[in-house]
Amino acid sequence: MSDKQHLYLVDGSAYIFRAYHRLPPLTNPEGTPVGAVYGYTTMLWKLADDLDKADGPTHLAVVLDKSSHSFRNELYADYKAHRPDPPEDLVPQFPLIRDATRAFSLPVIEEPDVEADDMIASYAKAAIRKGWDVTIVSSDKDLMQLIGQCGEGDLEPGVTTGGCIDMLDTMKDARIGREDVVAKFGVPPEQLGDVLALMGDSVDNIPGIYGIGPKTASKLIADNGSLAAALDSAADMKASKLKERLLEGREMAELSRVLVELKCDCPLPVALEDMKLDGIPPEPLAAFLETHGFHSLLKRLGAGAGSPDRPTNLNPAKQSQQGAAAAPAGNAQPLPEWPAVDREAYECVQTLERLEHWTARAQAAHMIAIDTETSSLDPMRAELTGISLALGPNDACYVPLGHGGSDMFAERPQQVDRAAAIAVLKPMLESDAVLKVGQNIKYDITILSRCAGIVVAPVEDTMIMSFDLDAGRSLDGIGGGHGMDELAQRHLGHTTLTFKDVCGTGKKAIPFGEVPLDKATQYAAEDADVTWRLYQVLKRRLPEEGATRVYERVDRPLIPVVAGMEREGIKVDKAALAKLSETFAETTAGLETEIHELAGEPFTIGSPKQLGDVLFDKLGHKGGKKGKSGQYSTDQSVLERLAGEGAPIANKVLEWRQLTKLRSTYTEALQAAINPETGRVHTSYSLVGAQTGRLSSTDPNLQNIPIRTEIGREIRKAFVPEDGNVLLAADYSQIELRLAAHMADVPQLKEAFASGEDIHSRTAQEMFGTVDRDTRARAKTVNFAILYGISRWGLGGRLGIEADEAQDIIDTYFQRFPGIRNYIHETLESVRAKGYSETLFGRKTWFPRINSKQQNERQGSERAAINAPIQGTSADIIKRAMARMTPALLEAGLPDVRMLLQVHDELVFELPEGDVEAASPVIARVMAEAALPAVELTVPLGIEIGHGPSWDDAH
DNA sequence: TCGTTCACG
DNA sequence: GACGTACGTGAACGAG
Repeated sequence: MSDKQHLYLVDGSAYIFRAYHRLPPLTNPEGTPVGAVYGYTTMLWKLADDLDKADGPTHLAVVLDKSSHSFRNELYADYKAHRPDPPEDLVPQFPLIRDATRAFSLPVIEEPDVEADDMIASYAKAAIRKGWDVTIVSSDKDLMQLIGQCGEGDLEPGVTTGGCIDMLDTMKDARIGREDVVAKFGVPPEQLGDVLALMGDSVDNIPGIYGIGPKTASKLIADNGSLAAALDSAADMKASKLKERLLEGREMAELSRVLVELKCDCPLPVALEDMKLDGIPPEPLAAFLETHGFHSLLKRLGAGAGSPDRPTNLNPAKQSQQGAAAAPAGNAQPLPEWPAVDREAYECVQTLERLEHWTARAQAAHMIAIDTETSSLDPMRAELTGISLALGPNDACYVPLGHGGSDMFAERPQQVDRAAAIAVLKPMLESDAVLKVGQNIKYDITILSRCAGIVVAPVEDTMIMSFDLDAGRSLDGIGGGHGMDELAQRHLGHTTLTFKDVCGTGKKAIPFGEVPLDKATQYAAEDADVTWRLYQVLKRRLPEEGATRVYERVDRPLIPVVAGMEREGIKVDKAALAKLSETFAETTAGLETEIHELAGEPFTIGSPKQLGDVLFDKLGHKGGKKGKSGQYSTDQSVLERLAGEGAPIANKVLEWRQLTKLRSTYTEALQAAINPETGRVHTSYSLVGAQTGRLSSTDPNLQNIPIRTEIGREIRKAFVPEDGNVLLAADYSQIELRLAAHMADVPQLKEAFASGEDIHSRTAQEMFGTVDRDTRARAKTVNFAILYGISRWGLGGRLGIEADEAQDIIDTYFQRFPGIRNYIHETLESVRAKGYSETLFGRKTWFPRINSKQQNERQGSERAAINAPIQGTSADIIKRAMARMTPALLEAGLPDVRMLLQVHDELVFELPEGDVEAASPVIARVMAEAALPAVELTVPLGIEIGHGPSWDDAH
């Protein structure tokens, strides 16, 4: 069936409206807004690029609305009336859509007095009659009526089977088929018109019946089979609002039915055969991309074949009022005039003389970009394979140190003697007079320290610079990450070689040490070159955008500190973990049998899908709720409810879940994570992991070791000190609430913290006038709700009350603590205007969706924006404490105290038992004073300290 | 690869 | 009228 034709019909007009709302207000070099056009262009690109894919187009055309007038206006004067004028910066983009399509040399269909929907319907029908498949690129629900049609009974002569129609929503990258229509509307596409006629459409001003929405409409149609039958059924209904509405709305519904009907017999101005997609001539496209400043696309075009990845590197828009929030990450200044990256220009350093030449130049330049190549991503296990250096654009080299050695090379390529090379590099890499710049240089610090005994300092990190400038600054299709490939694309318009390009992927992947030197040099030196360039770009932005303080005073000093913590690692008691694992396994096996017996059949308990079916369909428990995936939810809260309703299986499943989780995520994984060389577990902290400025921990994650349940705490007991030592844990007590009290200026809460009162009790007193277990618990929930950005639904859910009651509680809270209301208000106003929130130390977090027209997106951003300054300030404070900790301990004569872990508001140390008494006050003081002198808090920071023979005992 | 669930602050 | 509903993470698992 290789000759199966597949026509794609793009609903261009509809697309551009959606693109407009979801993409930043970019302008082209002439100042014309082109954000929506850019989105449209990338979409066309992607479609055209799918040409060779199984489901891809063989034919493609774009259909546009030429005029808003059609036969429907004759039927109903108000049709599409009240439709607001398009935003003024969208208007000039309409003609550009046509230009963009022509630039791709694709046919454009636009006919006067015919709506795009009807034209699409007519073409789609014509194509399926020929046996072609059709994909409508749109998300218009009217067009969903066409889905699944196959031209049955109306085929052209000689055609045996009709084609099939489906839809593609490129915004969500989702194909929409018959089942999706049924899932969304409760009826198949053939009956969708009836549903639409009942519910109406406020955008097109199709009246429908007032008071009937999608749910009611689809139920009526599903129950009665047709619009006419549904309307007739009203007569037999008992008196109700619905009955009245149906009786009164009959005419409107019948009119609406005609309005939503698609006209399928429009004359076709372009023949189907002429829509053949046959390669896209590059010249007109290049000219178009050039005109509008779509440089990354232009670059991609130049790069030729290959599927383009995410679009980036648009010319940043001039900052308009709302543009400030939505502008993509980018440098405001024009790029320096650098030559394009030339991988052939790099040197492979194979003699000591050449290496000495490079280090001498580095000493003279006082700055160098470096990058290490290794055998593994885990810096605690990796071997050093080579190091690359860059001193300017295209002025870069690669020094291979560990290439060859396996049979893939006939002989080991010529390389500088490793020990000699290290001896030459060491003075430069350790010199105070030479700044070492890296992309995630923490990794290189660890490698060079472990493998070469080099203590790299001082350092700069382009990844962290990017984070401090642009955290959170991402939009659809415009990446917001801080990885080198993405940064190179965004800031330099350059596509780097990827690791996969040189080493392959999956089973065929080879270690970097087996990559031939010429290719290895291109890849490795490019990374250093790009890092050098990125540093120039980002360094200039730091002061311009007010990010210097947080970078210099909070994040940069932390790099060697965190590298040291990772290197320390923590000891775990392997035998204890193994024993726990076994116990868990036995208990789990028993539970599994019991659960299967209760269910009456064996099934995969770990599959939420199967579990949901067993609980709600097979066992017939009530109250099953399906989420958007069409699957029952079986999470903890649901199971707890079932258990309360007397379902014995629910508790068993809960226990099973807990034990399997603990076993697979902790007791098994932690044993495997023990480093054979050190006998300890070394996590990796990401300094750019959380948008708010928190660290995150991976491989393994040591920031989510159980503590809340008795059985989980058994795992914490397996974290132990070396003989003669203890573990000490110091944590900030209620730091986020303290910061909220300070930042929102709430006198009662500040007093309570100052006098060491229980904060939730104080809140209960203020809110409910009395303190008991219940009011304290509720006050605690409310306090957290505030920190997380409150909504009455969310709070209601947590407290098990109606949203109205929750709203009353929120009102009371605001009344008692008006500072909180002001804080929320002012924070949101500021984020809406500036596009970012700020911590007390000036850390910015961007919220590009804060002014979104999509309510849920906007509200989600609002909640995150309320939380970010608080969570972020807390992160800043503990980071400052960490950076000061080792010097403070050294000064206090405590060199044997080692900081091992950070868990957001807690620091874990390992120290000789005899040092506890001396170290505790030093640690507590450094933590308590960490905000000073930059910020003087009006609440004290309380520190709780404990120590013992395990992490659990330290609490 | 995605969605779900659940471990932490 | 419907949507999804507390903020920030990472890991494991099943299923497509």
